[in-house]
Amino acid sequence: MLSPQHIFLDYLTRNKMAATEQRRVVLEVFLGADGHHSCEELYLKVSQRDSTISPATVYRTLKLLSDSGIADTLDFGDGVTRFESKHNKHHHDHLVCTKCGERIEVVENRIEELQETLAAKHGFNLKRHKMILYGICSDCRVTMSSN
Amino acid sequence: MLSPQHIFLDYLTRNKMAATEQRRVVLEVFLGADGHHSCEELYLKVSQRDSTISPATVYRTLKLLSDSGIADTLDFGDGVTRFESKHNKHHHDHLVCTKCGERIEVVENRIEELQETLAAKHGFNLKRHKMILYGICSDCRVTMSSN
DNA sequence: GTTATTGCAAAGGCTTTGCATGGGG
DNA sequence: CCCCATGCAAAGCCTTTGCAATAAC
Repeated sequence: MLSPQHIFLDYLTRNKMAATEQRRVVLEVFLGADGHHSCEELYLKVSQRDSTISPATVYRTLKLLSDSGIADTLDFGDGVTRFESKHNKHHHDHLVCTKCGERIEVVENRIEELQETLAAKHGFNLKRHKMILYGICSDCRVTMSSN
Repeated sequence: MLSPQHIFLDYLTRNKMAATEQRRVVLEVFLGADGHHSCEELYLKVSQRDSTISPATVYRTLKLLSDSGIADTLDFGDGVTRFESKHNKHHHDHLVCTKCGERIEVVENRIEELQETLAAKHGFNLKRHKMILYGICSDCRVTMSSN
């Protein structure tokens, strides 16, 4: 499998775009940051490495990462777009505690299979999906009942 | 099962809120509009019935509908929040064609069960979930291959 | 009458964009 | 050298909020 760096360079070349230092920094920061980060969070990390890079460039580059298939965008419904690497790890869905905000990555192969089947039943060729489960984690259930 | 109107009135009373004409109109328009509508779309429909009702009131009331459990909020990732009735119809997920935008409502009970099990396995008490499947519909596959 | 609600317009928060300058191919 | 990319700041977009006027209870 090709490295994200390679994929990104390829993408830039194919689209007659320049491999600038800024884009390299954003990519490296993005790959180094595990989890799901907002544009702003990533901008802050980028700033630490090169404070001259502007928020606009980070936004623009993250869009490129998404377009080139390196990043996935996530929406947890709090008004910010989050970005997550598709190359460091395999696909997973999310389990979110609506009380404390804890997020767990989950996978259930039987669900994935059923999704495929379900889409096919409607004539769809499934490309991807987003599944977020919202609930209350065990810690929060304890806290709530003790109040 | 109680009617949405009843539930809403109850909710208002319990929270010492007033049952105003504006809130009634927004609720009726919301219930009458099938599918998933944005605040703005609903505001336009509300305007037709009473042009003096402001967008702010529609936004505020839709939030109340969501809080009171009558409405579900949806995010298809296009920057607008959509609202959908939970009372006219039962739960369903969405299958979206990324080519033409067609949206189909789907349910797969085995997936629902597995979601429940999956959440429980992580100690979560599942409250709700969002699942969106993205793919290409059969019509679009035909169109694409003929180009 | 008292308190919540409304309409208006302004502010907010995140994201995008126009433009002149600077760097890549 | 030409063109794309950048930084900056301003604009956009959806949504929320402060406030004085108004309506509900």
